[in-house]
Amino acid sequence: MNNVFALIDCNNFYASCERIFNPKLENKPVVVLSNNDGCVIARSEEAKKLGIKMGQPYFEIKKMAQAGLVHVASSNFGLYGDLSQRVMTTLQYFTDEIEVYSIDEAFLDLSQIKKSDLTAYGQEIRKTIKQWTGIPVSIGIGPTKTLAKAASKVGKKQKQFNGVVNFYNSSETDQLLNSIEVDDIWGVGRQYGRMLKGFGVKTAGDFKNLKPAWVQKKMTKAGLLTWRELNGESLIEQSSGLEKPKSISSSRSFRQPVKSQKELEALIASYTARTAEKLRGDEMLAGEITVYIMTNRFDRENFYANSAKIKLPSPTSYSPDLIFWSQKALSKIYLEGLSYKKAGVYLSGLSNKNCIQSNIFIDEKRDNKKERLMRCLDHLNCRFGNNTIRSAAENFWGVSFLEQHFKSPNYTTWWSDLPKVKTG
DNA sequence: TCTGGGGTCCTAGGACCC
DNA sequence: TCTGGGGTCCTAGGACCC
Repeated sequence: MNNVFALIDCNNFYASCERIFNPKLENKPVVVLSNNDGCVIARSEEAKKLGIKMGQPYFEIKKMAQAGLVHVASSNFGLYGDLSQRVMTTLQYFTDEIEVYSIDEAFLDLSQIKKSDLTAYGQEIRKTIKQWTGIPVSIGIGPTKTLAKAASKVGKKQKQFNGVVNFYNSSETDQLLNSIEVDDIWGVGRQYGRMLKGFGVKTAGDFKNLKPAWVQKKMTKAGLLTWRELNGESLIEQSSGLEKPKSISSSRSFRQPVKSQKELEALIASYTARTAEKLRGDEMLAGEITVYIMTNRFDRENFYANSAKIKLPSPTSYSPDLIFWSQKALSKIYLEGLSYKKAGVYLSGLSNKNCIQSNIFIDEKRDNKKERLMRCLDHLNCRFGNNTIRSAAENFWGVSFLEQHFKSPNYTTWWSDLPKVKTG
């Protein structure tokens, strides 16, 4: 049977989210900033036309913002996550065969739809999502995921398609592939893009016509996979969504540099607590913990970055134990007198909670007690908001390290803005 | 002055063994 | 002590994704 994939891709997702509850922003340039209002992570079409780049630091566009030429929003991931769920729920109205690929993208398996109806079906999906959620989307349809992705790129750029491009058996496909820049292909990033352009391979069409042996040699296995997919061979299947993560991390850049070990310890403890919470949410245990710290990476001369990995004596998801080891790791790499700009915690060697080999040295009673304690903590933090209960080692200044000057209200989860319940 | 966060996979090369 | 080849395992780093 023939595969039919559709990629649903929300247009400029974060910027579109900001618009939904602030209609004055319609047709105006909008950008969304990263944590600490550091740099641009989303732009509306109008903002792109102003020449604002992805990843551009805020200070470079500050003048424009202050002159009212562009609306600036701090990131509000609570809002975006909630609107994402609404989009995904809407998709379920059309099919159960959904793979949520990222916060703003989903692959649908439409092999059950009659080939001649695909484009109309796509239009119906697009219209419904806009009506029900307010989010504009582009839809690409094709016999492989890579082609569906490419089709959605065309849909974003060429307005005559009204947001839905169908590569399935389309006679125009090759011509449209020639309109896609080579580094806009899914699987071809900056490095390979530069390399390919150096060889005169400028568009997706050029790439598709390369010799596979050459692609394999220059771009190894992954590059060849992309080439085969672009040539119509479906190799990347729908994923079930039941896969467990292989690693979990938490990190932050600081607006103000951090010098003291005490402060770093507190920050590392809170990142560790966050990773541990995610870990328990996935019903997993960690076998290794890595802590890393770094100074300002744009100051090349004085740049210091280091990390320390510790193999845990036995796999665990117990926050206090993980925090204990995180502090040990930090003490191995901390250097006095430096101004740190970023720190993070990385859990790896993950295993399923229920299929861990029992270890004769583990006291089972004590372990059950730890598990109950963590369940209780997770429950309270879920019920009353994050950080209601936390380890004394964690950063008790809370979010004071975060600067967000332009944050929109949590329109859809307003209760998360209510005052927190005081606990002792 | 001010530059995001969270992931996956692949490969080259070193360590070690026979 | 030196020489040589082949195999496996591990890890750091680099590519990619959103």
